Amino acid sequence: MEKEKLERLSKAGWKAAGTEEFLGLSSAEAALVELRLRLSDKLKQRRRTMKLSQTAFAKSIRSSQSRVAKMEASDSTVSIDLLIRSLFGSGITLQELSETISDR
Amino acid sequence: MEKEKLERLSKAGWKAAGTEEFLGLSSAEAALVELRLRLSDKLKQRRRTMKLSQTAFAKSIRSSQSRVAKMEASDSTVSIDLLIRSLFGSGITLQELSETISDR
DNA sequence: GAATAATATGTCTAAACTGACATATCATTA
DNA sequence: TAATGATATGTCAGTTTAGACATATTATTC
Repeated sequence: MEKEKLERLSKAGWKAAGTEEFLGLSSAEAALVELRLRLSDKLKQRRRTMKLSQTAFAKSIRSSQSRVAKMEASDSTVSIDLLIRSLFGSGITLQELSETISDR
Repeated sequence: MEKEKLERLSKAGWKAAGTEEFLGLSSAEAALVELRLRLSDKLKQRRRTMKLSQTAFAKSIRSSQSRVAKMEASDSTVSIDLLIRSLFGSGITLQELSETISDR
């Protein structure tokens, strides 16, 4: 995992409980974190494509600006559930979700 | 969405809050539910391939037999987070997760 | 460079989720 | 059909996550 990504993560409140790999992440944990990053990047990308502010986007998915900011930052208080619900709320399809997860 | 699937869902405690489509599911809600079904099916399939009882599998992912049963049943008290964490815990890759979501 | 908009961060209470346990139902087989 | 193992269901107390709000920081525009 790249340095930039790790900085982003520790900034977002991540400090793994696990035992393996870099920064103490087990491979399962690493996969989870990677997944989160991909989902949050996709969300930010979609919001920007829609040309909405976080506030406007939040309203459209019935959330709040602060939560959207945290989602986009992959904050550790944000669940994968919320990320996915938000993506679906923004109109993404299962197919696109699948591609979001595998792409790279 | 097929009848069988709907029965399975209402049995699992689902009764949508939404406004559109069958059983009152909005398309975003429907996508979420469909996602859950695919994840829980995959989980059950993996456990069976590993030839583990729910109890043994639960132990391996640090959960409980009852929760595993609920995961496999797509129970409404089970989060997507837990499903995905369990899949990663069972050794699935991001690629396989992606395929699980799009397949069908 | 002040004003304004956008985004980030910290914190709260309520709601949702979790593992665990008890117990019920169903399946297998002796 | 009794016994044993597997799975399902209900409940609960502890934990995590949610939206909301306040406020800080950063961008944009005048």
